[in-house]
Amino acid sequence: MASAIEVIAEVGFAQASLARIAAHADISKGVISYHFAGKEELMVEVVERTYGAIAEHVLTKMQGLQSATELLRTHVLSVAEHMRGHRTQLKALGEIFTNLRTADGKLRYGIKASEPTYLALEGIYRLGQESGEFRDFDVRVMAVTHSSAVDTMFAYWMAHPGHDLDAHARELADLLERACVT
Amino acid sequence: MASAIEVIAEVGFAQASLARIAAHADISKGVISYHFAGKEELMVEVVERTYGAIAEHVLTKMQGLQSATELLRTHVLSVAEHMRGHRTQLKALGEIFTNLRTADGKLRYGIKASEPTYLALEGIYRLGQESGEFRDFDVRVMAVTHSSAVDTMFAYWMAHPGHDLDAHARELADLLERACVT
DNA sequence: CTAGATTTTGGCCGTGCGGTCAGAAATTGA
DNA sequence: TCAATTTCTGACCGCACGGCCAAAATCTAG
Repeated sequence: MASAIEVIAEVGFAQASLARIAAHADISKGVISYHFAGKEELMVEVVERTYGAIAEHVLTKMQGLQSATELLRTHVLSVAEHMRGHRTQLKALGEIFTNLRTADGKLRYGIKASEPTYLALEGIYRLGQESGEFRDFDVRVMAVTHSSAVDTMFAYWMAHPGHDLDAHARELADLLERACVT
Repeated sequence: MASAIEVIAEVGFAQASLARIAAHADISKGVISYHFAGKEELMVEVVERTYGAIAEHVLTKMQGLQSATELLRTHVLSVAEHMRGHRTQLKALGEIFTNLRTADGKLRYGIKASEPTYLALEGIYRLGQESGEFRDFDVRVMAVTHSSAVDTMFAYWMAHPGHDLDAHARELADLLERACVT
């Protein structure tokens, strides 16, 4: 499966054929079909494993925090921290999230698959509004914006390796916080 | 070419074969090869025409404005306005921007192709800092965040047709402004 | 009206895709 | 040691891809 991640990250989802993945792993294509019901299942496995790792990392970092401001800042910074150590996996995750389609042509993930992330982020922003830390605003718009800003921070850093990911994360945390405060 | 836009918007870039595009236009595949040097050139034509239309619309709306705050708000609102009237074209544009690759497998566009947009947005934010309207912050991070927030506003609206695009745009303009003010 | 130019058709090509599976190789447990 | 089981190989399959091109159809200018 590590080969699937590396090939997808390197050549993109569309060019990540079973032949290329198998060649990269130095195995036969038939091994993939033997272990997975199909290419889609392989991809789903990659997503679940990779996504689970991010979620675990971020949740661990946010454990025990009570302030909405701290939670929001920790979310951005801890995702960036995880990104730095897992660039190949996250690249592959993004490719699959954006492109994987089911047999009937529909997107398997796509933006609707971000709903759990949106709900979690809304929870943080709503907590801030309830505690008085934050002003009144549309938490859905803020959650959608927050999520996309984090994704693009990664994409930008991937395209510009010299870019300071942590500085970007701090700056992003600042602007998200300032957008909310009373 | 309208057929290319509609097919790409409907089934996604990867499934938008020349056969499907031709069938949608009720023409033969050979016509495409006759008029365009290849599939890539057809896609580039779609991008240039569609992107040019957005740029023209937004620039027209921003003409004569002097306040950085007005410029930033007008950018967000006028892009949303254009989106409402060109959802199919913008869907196709996004698909091509994200997925089109050259013969040697490299992304034709990708995030580096957003550099002109980033530079333009940086100009607005820098103007605000120079005039005293805005505080001191990393204009590149703000530009990258602004651009991705606008793109995701569209993607979210495409996935949730009941979502109020204009309300989202106003809310986004608010949070971008608040993130910047002194 | 017609020759020449332009546009279109649709079958064909080589290539690559995901998936299959008979048989080989490796592993396991008694 | 060996039968049974598991894992792997790699050739093969039908399908779809982008692109090509000879021939047909349409258009244009004189």
